[in-house]
Amino acid sequence: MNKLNLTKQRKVILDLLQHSDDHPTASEIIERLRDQGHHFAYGTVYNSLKYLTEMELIRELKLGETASRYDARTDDHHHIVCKRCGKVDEVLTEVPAEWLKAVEQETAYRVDHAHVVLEGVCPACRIPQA
Amino acid sequence: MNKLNLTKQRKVILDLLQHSDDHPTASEIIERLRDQGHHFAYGTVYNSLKYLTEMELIRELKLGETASRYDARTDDHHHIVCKRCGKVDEVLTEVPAEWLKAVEQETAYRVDHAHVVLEGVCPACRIPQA
DNA sequence: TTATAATTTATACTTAATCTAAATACAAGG
DNA sequence: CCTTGTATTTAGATTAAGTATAAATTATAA
Repeated sequence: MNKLNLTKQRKVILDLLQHSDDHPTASEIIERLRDQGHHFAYGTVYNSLKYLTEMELIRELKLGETASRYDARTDDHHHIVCKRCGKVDEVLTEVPAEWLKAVEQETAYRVDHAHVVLEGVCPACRIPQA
Repeated sequence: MNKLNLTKQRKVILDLLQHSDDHPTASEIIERLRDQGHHFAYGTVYNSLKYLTEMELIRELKLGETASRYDARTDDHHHIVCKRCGKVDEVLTEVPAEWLKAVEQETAYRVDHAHVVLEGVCPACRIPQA
């Protein structure tokens, strides 16, 4: 049971994510760090994100874009992406257990986890323009 | 309504995918084409895959790995990835409509599509070793 | 203190995919 | 059949995200 090793850099990055209300990519994180006066090496940011993910302090989101996004919410939840503006929101409604059961029956796999990315149109983008 | 333009290269690639029982990546496709004696340019393969995807003759799968995979099944379905061996299988059981309704209520988005990647252990990997 | 291990830094490298410019193929009209 | 315009292929350069490496720095422990 190796204990948590939060270096200065890792703390700053974790803090940044915890105070973000969106889901930034690594390069957005680097940008924001620069804005705060931090000039961590490129590799350090990736290394820190990987470490924080392994320690389950943050989650890495692979939403089908070219770059991963990061989220300080670690409870199990899903995401919905607006196909118009690209906004990403959280989805807390959990996938029905019966559906997972049905998949186990169909595939003969043991199902451990469902990773769901929903696609739709966000409230703002649905407002009809004049 | 622009009509379908299946060049020799696109036909070969579509045919290859339709006769694959897995979900190859672009580089696996290039490899298999080489094995068949075809030496299409790198860019042609990507271009063809994009074209076939747009024409909805194939589907591009983004399963969270670094490279996209391609699937000649175009009916709506999901995928399950074995966390031990990496095998990818189809999931035809559809996500319950009530769940999508619940997500619409929660998020106020209009939900158009659910993209699900399940994670589990395939039957072969579950067999206990001697 | 001294040794040892982990981390950061800067930079080089890898991989997937896109872009570009020239060459080629293709279709339509004369 | 020939010309013209458009689309496609090709080869190679380029981009973007992320990983690897080696040296320097920092932290940990005997």
